[in-house]
Amino acid sequence: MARRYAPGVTAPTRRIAHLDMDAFYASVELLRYPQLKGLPVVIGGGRTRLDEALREKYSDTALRFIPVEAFPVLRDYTGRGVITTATYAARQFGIGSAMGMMKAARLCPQAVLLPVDFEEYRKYSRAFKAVITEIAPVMEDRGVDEVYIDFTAVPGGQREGGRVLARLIQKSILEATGLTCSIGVAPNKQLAKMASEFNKPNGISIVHEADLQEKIWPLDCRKINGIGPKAEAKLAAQGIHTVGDLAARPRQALVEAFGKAYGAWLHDAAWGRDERPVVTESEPVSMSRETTFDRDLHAAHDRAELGAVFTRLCEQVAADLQRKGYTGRTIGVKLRYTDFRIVTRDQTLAQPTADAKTIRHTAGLCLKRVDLARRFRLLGVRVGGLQRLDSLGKPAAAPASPGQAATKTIADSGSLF
DNA sequence: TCTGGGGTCCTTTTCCTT
DNA sequence: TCTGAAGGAAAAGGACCC
Repeated sequence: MARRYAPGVTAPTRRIAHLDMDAFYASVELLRYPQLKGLPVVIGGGRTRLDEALREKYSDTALRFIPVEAFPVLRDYTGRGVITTATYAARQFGIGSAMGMMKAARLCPQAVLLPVDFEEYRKYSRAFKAVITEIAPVMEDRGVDEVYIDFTAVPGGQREGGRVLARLIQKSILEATGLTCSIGVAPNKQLAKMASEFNKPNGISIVHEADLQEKIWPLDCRKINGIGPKAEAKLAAQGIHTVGDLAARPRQALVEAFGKAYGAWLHDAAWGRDERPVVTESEPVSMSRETTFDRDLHAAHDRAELGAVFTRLCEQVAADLQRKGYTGRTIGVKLRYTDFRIVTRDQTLAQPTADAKTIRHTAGLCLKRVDLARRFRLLGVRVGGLQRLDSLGKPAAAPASPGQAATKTIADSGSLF
């Protein structure tokens, strides 16, 4: 809705901020283990565990006294898995996110290896988001370490294009958590997201509409949120490398090459046009659990093992649904074969469910429809078409303690189906 | 010795009904 | 009874993101 203002009163300019925590996981770990500062540290590796004895010997408050030599190192890691993130010191060795653990171990065998501790990151995530909403209530969650904030109507949100408010938020987050972040403020989400990358770490970037040509167009297309490796390659094949190249293309040409929706979106993105609002609340669409095996498995040869994994995944999804108060109608499975090809099968039920047995049964039917003659490396179970329990006119889920639902196990028939 | 897990959204295909 | 068009829902796949 366009609002009307009295003559001489200017409408507030739309100011949208994108806030990105700096090296979030690694920074949280360094708060716990300050003795690792400056060392190559790698976080990740599927089944990495900090030695139980270590955690027992040192109380939570004494973790900083664990000697550096006592930490597990990459050299001793076995198995599959990838790096989730690495500290700057580790990156110096050529290690980066999504790299295989074994490759990383060759590059820097002495790097300290820490398990991913989502519980801890979520704790800090809640803390920094609480700080933000105290100051600016219109905030959109974009995962554990990112948010969009609508500065438009916040006191001070217009001063210096948003810089004053951004500074206040940075300072408040640092005081509350000890963590730093980078903030970009722009007329919309797309530009704000790009702006937050300009000045990392602990930086603030202000972008105005008039800066498009100078600050945005020279950038690689890939910097646009929504252009991934596939789109980048296709653009490059047409001689489009920078955002400016993209902006120079007629809208119609992009629509013809990339389809109606994506082509038009590309054109808008290049011209800095993005009207998406900052959404403060949203409902989940699906919940899933998946796991990559230590070795590739075969439906017939590894029947017992697969059956147990399959049952566990169904129980986990059911427990997730129950704990969060959802049911779902569409049950699906996902397989990743040894060649990394992915297949999915799903089936929609007449009635939504959060029951492990029902999920297991329906997922089993889905599994019957895929090629099980070949070995595969990953199995997943998904429930979609979610509905909130309290929106169905049913009593809300009992205040479930996590794990309570998970303890209700399915009698394992020994069969995959 | 490659390549995790949990999501969203979009497009295309398929199937069913009218 | 056959055929085709049209539209919707479900299914499958793929790109992308954190």
